[in-house]
Amino acid sequence: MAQSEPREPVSRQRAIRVAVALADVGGIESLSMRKLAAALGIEAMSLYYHVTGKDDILDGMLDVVYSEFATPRAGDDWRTAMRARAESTRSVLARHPWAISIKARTSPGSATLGHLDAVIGCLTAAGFSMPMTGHAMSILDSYVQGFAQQEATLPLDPSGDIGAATEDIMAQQTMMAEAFPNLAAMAVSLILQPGYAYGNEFEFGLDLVLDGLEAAHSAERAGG
Amino acid sequence: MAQSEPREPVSRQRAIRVAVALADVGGIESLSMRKLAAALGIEAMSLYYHVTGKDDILDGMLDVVYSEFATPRAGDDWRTAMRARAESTRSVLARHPWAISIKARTSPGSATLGHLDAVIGCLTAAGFSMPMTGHAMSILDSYVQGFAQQEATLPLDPSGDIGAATEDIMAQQTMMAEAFPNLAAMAVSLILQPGYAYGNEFEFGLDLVLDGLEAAHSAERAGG
DNA sequence: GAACATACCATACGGTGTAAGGTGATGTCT
DNA sequence: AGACATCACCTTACACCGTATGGTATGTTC
Repeated sequence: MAQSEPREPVSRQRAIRVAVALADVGGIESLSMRKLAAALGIEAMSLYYHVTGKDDILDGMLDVVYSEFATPRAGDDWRTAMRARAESTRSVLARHPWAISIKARTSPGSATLGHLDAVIGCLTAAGFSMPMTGHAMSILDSYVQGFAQQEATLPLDPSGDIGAATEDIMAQQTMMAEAFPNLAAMAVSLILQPGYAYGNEFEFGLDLVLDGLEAAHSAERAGG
Repeated sequence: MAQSEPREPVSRQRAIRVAVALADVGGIESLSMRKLAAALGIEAMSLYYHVTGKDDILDGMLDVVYSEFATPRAGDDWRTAMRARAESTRSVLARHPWAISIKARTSPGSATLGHLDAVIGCLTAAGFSMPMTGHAMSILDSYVQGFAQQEATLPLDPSGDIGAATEDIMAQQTMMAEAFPNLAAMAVSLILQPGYAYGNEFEFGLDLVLDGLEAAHSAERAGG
């Protein structure tokens, strides 16, 4: 308190890191240029010295997320590497749920490009043809990303249980059973059973996809 | 033109239909209460007589989207029905791209519930156990939804070609080839090849998922 | 004719992203 | 040392957003 710390200047990277932290806590809709600036100790318009606008920040935030994904290293077994990538993607997106909803951005950063580059390298090194590499990445990314979005949509409490939503469903159960008998049956005999958690569905689908890719890979090597 | 048409009163359903039309044309970010009201010939605040707020409109819009998905009918072969559902989902989401980004809503409408009910009914009628039905729906929805989001993210022109983005990539190709050699290789030998369209990847993944489900289904019937 | 519901409107508030144009401190060059 | 640029920040202002509050014409019903 004796002398005011000459706080280091804001940088694009630091602004983006703080933006990520804010979004983690309050959700993406609570991230505004004014609030971000305040968190950095400056005024809103001063942010524009470091970034071109809010889109620039969102792009940077997404690149931060990509940098946290497990990236395959040269020589990794493809199936092990793809599984690790899928599971880390899921846990990273659980940590940064806002990333799912801003995923529809179109200017990738270098972490994003580096990650994709490593994935392609891993698959082609394992003998995947280029078209098969494209197939594999498309289905893996679609599945993992879609699952994460599905999971984020469900009215789950943090423990992964169906939690509070149970009551709502139960309250309307009579009506549900009439209008939507199959949905009611699934609720009663599966979803509301103790121990059921939607998150557990992830492994089934991931194994199915990896098994399918392994079969396609073997067929390709045998045939070509 | 002689007498002013005594235009019929606005209703929640009509407001939602017009909102869908506006979002189809201008994207979801261009849909505001004021613009929607103007399109309906009323003032912004009058909308609140028919809907509880913007969230209510978004929920209704999503239910409209669900109502356009191909819904299985009783007796349909499960694989045929799931394929039709997947392909119609993809084409509907192509028609309403904004639906992907607002998919993270949590209060389903009756079209949504009815659709899900029919899907569960189709699978259980085909002999899927309830847990296997859950697995099947999770992986199918995750894949289809994830693919649609992936597709919407790519910088494609309407024809599905890589189009204008090609130039951007080409311009930086020398730099790319150094920093991201695998990505550059994939661009040159796959993505930029004439005839390549990302949309074609959809079938590969869908077949893989359906094959995997068929195998799991057979195993379950044999084992249980 | 009085009461009431319906379907709309005007005004206003606090928020948003950002365009335009300062301001003072810290260099760097002559 | 003085001139000048550049950097990192600021103030003000604008058009837009969702919506809380409180109207107002026009039926319809008793």
